[in-house]
Amino acid sequence: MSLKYSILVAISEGPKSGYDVAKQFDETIGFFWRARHSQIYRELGKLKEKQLVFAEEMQQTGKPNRIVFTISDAGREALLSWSREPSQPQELKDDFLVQLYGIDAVDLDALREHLSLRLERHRDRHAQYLAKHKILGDAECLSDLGRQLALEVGIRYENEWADWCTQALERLSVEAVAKLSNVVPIKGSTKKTQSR
Amino acid sequence: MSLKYSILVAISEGPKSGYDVAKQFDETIGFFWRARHSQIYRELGKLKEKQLVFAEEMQQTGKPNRIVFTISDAGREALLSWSREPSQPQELKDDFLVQLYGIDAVDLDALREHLSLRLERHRDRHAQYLAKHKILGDAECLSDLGRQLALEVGIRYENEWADWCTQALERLSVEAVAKLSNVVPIKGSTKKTQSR
DNA sequence: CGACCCTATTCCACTAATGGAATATATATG
DNA sequence: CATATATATTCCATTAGTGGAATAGGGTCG
Repeated sequence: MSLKYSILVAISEGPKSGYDVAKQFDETIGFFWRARHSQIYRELGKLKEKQLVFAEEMQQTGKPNRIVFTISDAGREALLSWSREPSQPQELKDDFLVQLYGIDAVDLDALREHLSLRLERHRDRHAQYLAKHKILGDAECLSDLGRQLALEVGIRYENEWADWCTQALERLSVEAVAKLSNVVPIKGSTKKTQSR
Repeated sequence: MSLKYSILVAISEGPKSGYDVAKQFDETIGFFWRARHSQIYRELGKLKEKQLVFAEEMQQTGKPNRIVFTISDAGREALLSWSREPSQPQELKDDFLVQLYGIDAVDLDALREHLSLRLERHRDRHAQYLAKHKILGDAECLSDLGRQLALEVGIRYENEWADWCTQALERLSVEAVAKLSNVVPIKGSTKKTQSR
């Protein structure tokens, strides 16, 4: 599991508090590995126990003390060996596709509505990734190149989804589906109507 | 959570044992919602308790008795109302992207190797989806259209990933990276070497 | 005949992730 | 002045998912 290492990556850039890490997750790393702050704090505790990070408490008044974490040599080692083990690509896992698969048992109008919602959302996300990508500009150093490439996955991902949604909306439109149904009997199968 | 409904979708096609459902997950539904057999059996138990399915035990000798599940009216209702609630699109969540993001703290050669591995894998998957898609042919009924559309997400997904891997391999090649590093000082920032 | 896969289910220990309540103050916005 | 937002952390109940052991007879392949 990678939350651990995602957090280490964040801290490897420089000392950070749990709050800082959570913020960074919201802004950047979270594009590739979402986590809630409660998860992050818990994980930081474990990292500290395993001495992959050092913790230093900074006195503050008015707010809880700020605990700043710094990566240790062991932590850097852990990151390296993590990066040497092959990781599993993310599997497709989406209710929506299951609903499409079982389209006969499902509310078709609702499906269409959800398609529109998704289309919007994917367009938004696409714009977000694109904006972040633009900031990086021409990638003069390795670090920028890495981030650029990572963002490009996001851009492609959201773009394909948006494109697919558009297509799906057409092919599942009332008119398109009506045409379909009329042709069905060709196959000659005793088509079960789902009435009951 | 949707394992429950994915299983219901499977059973809505006709009575099935846990074993049958597991098989179907391996072959089709699992493309969109992976689950282990242990999960499926557990979930079936819950579905039975909630009376969304009926269970009927078939006597067998030599093997454990086969328990065949049939969807109930309540089960069909549950599917419908599930399909009316909007579902969350899958978030991008991938170690690999985190590694790219933190590329300075990571083993670059290993990264390249893993890229090649992924490329292969995505090409395999792509071929798999494509094969399934071909079988559906021209989608004469709604049900086929749904499945076709679902598979097309898989096709696009794997295709984009494969394409991206190819690009990334080029842009992270030893030569490409060498050129980068030479240009770095332009920005004039005191570039931290990661030596320690 | 041994190795292995197929059918078929149950059970369990474990890890990971969700999601939100609780606590406490400062500053900004309307 | 009320409300919201930002800072900063802790704790916890719950759900979801992993991964494999255990049981047991059947067929297939070399």
